[in-house]
Amino acid sequence: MKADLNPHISVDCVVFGFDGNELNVLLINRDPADASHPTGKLKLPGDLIIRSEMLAAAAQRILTEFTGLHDIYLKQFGIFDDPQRLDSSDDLEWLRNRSGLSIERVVTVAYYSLVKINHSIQTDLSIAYHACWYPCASIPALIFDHNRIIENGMEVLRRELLTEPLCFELLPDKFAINQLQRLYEAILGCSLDNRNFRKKIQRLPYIEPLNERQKGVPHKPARLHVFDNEKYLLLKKDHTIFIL
Amino acid sequence: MKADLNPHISVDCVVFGFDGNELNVLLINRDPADASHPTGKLKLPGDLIIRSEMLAAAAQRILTEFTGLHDIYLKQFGIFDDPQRLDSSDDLEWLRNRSGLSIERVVTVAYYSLVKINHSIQTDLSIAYHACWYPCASIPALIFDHNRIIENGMEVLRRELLTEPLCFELLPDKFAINQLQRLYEAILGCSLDNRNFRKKIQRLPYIEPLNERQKGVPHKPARLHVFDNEKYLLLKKDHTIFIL
DNA sequence: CCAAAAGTGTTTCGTATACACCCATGT
DNA sequence: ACATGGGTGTATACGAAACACTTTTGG
Repeated sequence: MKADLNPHISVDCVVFGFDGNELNVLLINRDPADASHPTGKLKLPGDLIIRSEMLAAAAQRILTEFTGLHDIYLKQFGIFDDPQRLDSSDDLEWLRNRSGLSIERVVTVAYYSLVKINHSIQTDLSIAYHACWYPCASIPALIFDHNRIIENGMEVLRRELLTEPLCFELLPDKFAINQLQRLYEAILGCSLDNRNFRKKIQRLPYIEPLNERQKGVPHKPARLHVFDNEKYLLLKKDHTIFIL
Repeated sequence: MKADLNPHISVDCVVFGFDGNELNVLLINRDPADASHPTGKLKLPGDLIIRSEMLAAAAQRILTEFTGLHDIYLKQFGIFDDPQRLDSSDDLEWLRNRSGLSIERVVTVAYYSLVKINHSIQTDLSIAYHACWYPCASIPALIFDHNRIIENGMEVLRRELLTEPLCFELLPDKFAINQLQRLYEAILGCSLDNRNFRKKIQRLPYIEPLNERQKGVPHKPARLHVFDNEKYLLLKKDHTIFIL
């Protein structure tokens, strides 16, 4: 129960992470482990904003609380404003109790964020609320309209992935081209031709090959590459569409 | 001063219209003509939302009040949430007086909308507030952060125009290909090759040529076309990118 | 030597671009 | 007849797509 919350506006974060195989979303328990409600109710990380806080700052705050990370990629992608969105079930009661405020209508601003899954660390809150990664393909039922928020976030991510270099936020700094391809395939839900994919990627001037290879793999180690954001920004005037 | 406003959230509309030559935005006076403030202060059409109103409904309401039109194309494109966005000048005082509410922080949700400029009609409010079209290239200084909102809206429009058939919202139902081209040129700020443009458009299965021509022009009348939204939606799975 | 994934070239086809003149109409 | 914008075709270049085998490493 924080000081000075604004009880009319909240922020919810759809945190995406890629485990090398499929896309995942970070979910937390509605109630901390030791609370009197040991129900399995799940939700997105999110909160009411503080009275004079910027929305993006609120989203960063929440993300840091649950992943330990700073400077996460964040994008506002929607507003969920149905006056009835909180009405069903006992979740509204829960919110009133938790915040200690008289909640009437809460408009929530949704952000998606992209994190390198193995950079995230455990925090007090991530432990207390059992923060866990769930594959996008099998998200359980969540409170309020959080399932719809995730659906919507995935659509936007799929669209924006085609025109912006978002994928590098999800991969390790040094990545193999085939990892990148698997990421695209996971998000777009289709399979791509490996030879054509490599050609396209290697043509991009802002992807730099390193003289360095994977270590400790039980087969031929792949060459590693880095994304050079400086070079990317220089070319950006040309509406560089990225991959199809 | 309306009943039951929510003093924390407002909606502002960037209404675009195309006059056949350049892109325009609808602006209104801050104060009605007969008010005690006959200053020339200008703003976007916008308002605080009603307590249990959907944001899109608020935007429609505002647009109908100022253009007489229903069923306008509307798209939410941003949120302006700086806690200081209202602080400068006397505009905050004005807002407090006008609404009769104790305003602290207002987060505004921005919509852009696209209208056929000559369909819009005069209404009580459009007259009282001197609603007028201003060319995007020469927008005067507006109150609050409304200039930034317009800038931002134009960027989003430019981007989305390339992947969605928005242009037909700005043109008459029956249009000539060259009108369409002038619209693209106006919004993208570049000139396009007429022959290639025609080919591209005529290849699109959802643009139907009519056996009908312009009337009353002092030169060869152009063939008219219509946009078939049904057909467009059927093809949409294919991520149909539109024009470059 | 075997398993597993990395890496490599060529052909074909469609679409993008560049470019200049004649046509139909109203006055 | 003339002024105004409407309408047309071709050649070239580039990028997208389809497609199968060899290489390198660790175990």
